[in-house]
This record gives sequence, structure tokens and C-alpha cells, in this order.
Amino acid sequence: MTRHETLRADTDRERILFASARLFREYGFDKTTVRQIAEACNLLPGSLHYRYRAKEDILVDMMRVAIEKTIRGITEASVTTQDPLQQVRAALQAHIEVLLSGDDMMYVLLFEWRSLRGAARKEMIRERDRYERCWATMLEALKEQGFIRPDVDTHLLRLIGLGAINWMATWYKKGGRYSLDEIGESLWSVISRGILAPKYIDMRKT
Amino acid sequence: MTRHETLRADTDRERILFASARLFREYGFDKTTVRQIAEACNLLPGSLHYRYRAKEDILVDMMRVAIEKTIRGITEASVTTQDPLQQVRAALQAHIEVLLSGDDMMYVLLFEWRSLRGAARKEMIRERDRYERCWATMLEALKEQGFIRPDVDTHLLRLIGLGAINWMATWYKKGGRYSLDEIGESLWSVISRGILAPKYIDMRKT
DNA sequence: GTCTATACTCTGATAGAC
DNA sequence: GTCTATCAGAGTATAGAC
Repeated sequence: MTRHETLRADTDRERILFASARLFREYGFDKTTVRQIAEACNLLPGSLHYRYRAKEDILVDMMRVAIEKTIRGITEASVTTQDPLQQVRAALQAHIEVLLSGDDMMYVLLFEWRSLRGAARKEMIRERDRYERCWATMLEALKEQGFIRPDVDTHLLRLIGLGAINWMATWYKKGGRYSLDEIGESLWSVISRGILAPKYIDMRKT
Repeated sequence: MTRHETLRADTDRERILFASARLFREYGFDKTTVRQIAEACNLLPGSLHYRYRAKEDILVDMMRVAIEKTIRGITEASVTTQDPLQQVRAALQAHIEVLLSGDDMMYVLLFEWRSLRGAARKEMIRERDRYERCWATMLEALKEQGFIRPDVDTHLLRLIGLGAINWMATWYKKGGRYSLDEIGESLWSVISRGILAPKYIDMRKT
């Protein structure tokens, strides 16, 4: 396959994924028909079938892209500083921004994994675990270094924190009452005061 | 309608709602067929249709029951004490317990409202707002009385806190690593330290 | 109130011409 | 690679006997 073909393929793939993501988000995976998807891509159903043999294949491919984007987001954000606290702060903000910046695939990733069955679902659960392990590693390191109070269970903390962020996808509206920065700062304000050892609380930057 | 008929109707209604909730949770609303529901209730599709004219009607009725249960849960919990901090603590635990105690309808309430369209969806949004206003009232009162630091935005706090709880429905497993009490205590530990004015932090009971 | 039987629509997926 | 045409099956909802 030549470089040109690769680029074309990526373009087509992305056009299908973006259009599908918008539809899956608005109507849900089950209520979206392959005819709708094809129409949104200016393709006929038969042509779409040539790219993706089944509707579920589109969903799986979309989720792979979305989770990769999320992992890349928090990874790149957290390497911009050496300060362990700032790394977590940056990763938190990155997760919020990747999730809420308007990419419908992120929304689909969170709420449509139930539409997957069998092997595809297992694969996505593995991918999600891979993402969560990034957080587990960060938080455990922070605790070992004494930043986090000993009585805090980092596993539960991760579930609570990521839950608060993921749920934002249900209420955040672009251009609404809060900016992404305000949201991130509020969350960090609560969580950092809630979990840090006393001597570090005043070291937080917002 | 006699008392006997009322009870019968409620019983039938509940049988249908419980069975539907289990199916909606397991397969999703869209993938659940009316034939499946009827079979799970030991009814034939025609008989089920006599009770509920459309599948969506079952979902709406179920959500009404679930949201009423939630509101009753936090209301009854918060009146057991006069201490404003303990009221919020109790309401928080009540929300966790109502949500995670195993009632499939609660799960459906959280994740299937997207399957509603038009008037039904609007009604559910109103109901959800009614519930959230209970929290808004509690939190604003707490702030006015000086328990919560002035820089905390109670609206955002509510969204963050309820998000953390609601997301628990995606990961909590009965009999798993954490009990409902542990989960509630961890969340309260983080949030209370995170938002309370300094002089109240040591007044918290866990 | 409950059942049998079915109408009618739309779905995902495919076959095969071009 | 893209299109036309169509399949087999599943979906909701209903009509009408009992």
C-alpha cells in the first residue's frame, strides 16, 4: 500500500468514524441504522459495507481510536512537569479536556460499550483497564512518596475521581455556565484538599 | 376501583417493572423485545400490551418509580438528624444505597433516559431536576450557615459529587472489594475535607 | 382480561452487475 | 470500490376470538 493510499484510507476511515460517532451519540448505537451512517458519509449502504462488514465493527474501531486518544492525552500532559502533584493535576485536566472538547467518540466510548458483546466487549474492558492502570500507577506513586494521606485508598479514590469526571459528559454543555478550566480547578480543589497530607495542601497550585 | 383491585394492579405492575428492569439493564432498552418482557412475566405479548400500550410506556413508568424511590430515600435519611452536616452525610449514604442495593430500575434510570423522546424525555428531565434541587437546597443552606468554604461553588460541587456516585453504578459489584459503607465513608472523607471550612473539619463524624 | 394470529415496517447484511 | 436490488428476520403494534 502506497503512502497516498494510506492517507486516503485514513481519511475515509475518519469520515465514517466521525459521522457515526455523531449519530451514535445523538440516537444511540442501536437506534442508528447503517443507512443513516451511509447517508451521513455520502456513501450507499453497499459501499459502507465494503469498509466495515458490520455495524458493530464501526463501534469497535471508534472505541479503539477514542481510548488511544485518552491515553495519549493524559500521558503527554503528565510528562510536561517533574512535580508529582502537578503531573496528576495536569492529567486530570487532560482527561477533562479530551472528554469534553466535543469529540463525540469520547461520549460513545463511555456510554455505548454495553452494545458490544463477546470478544469485542472483552477487548474494550482490557483497553479500559489499561487506561485506568495509568491512573493507578500515578496515584500509588504519590501515596508512596507521602503526598497522599495514608488512610486514603487509592483504588477507591481513582474510581471516585474518574467517576466524577466521566459523569461530566452527561451535563457539560460547551459555552455553558462553566469553562473546562473552572471545572478542572474546582475538582482539583476539592480532591486535593480531600486527600493530600496536611503539609502539602498549601503547596498545591491551582 | 376496590382496594383488592388496586393491590392486584400494583402487583402486576411491579412484576412487569421488575422483569423489564432486569432485561433493560442486561440487554439495554433497544435490544430488549416486547416478546422477551412478556415471556419473563409469564404473559403473552398481547396481554402485556393490555397493561402497557408501548414498550416506552414501561420505561417511563419504571423511571417514575425509580426517581420517587430516590427522592424518598434521601429525604427520609436526612430528617433523622438536626445536624446539618450529618444530614448531608446521611443523604449521601442514602443515595449510594438506593442506587447500588440491587434494584435494576435505578440503573435503568441512570442510563436509559436517552431512549426516551419528546414529552417523555422532558418529563424525566423535570423529575431529575426535582431530585437535584433537593441537593441544591441542602448544599446552599450549608454554605449560608458557613459550613462550606465561601470559594466553593455549590452548583458545581453537586454535579461533581452526584457524578462520582452515579458512576458507581458502572463499577460496583455486590459482594466485591468494597462495602456500601466503605464507599460512602471514603467519598465523604474526601469531599468533607475538600469543602468544609477549617473549623468544621474535625467536627465531621465518619 | 387474556389469548391466537398476523399485519406491516424496518433492520442489518449480502449478492452480483458494473 | 461503488452501486442496485433484495433477502431473511426481527421489530412493534393490533384485530378479534374467547
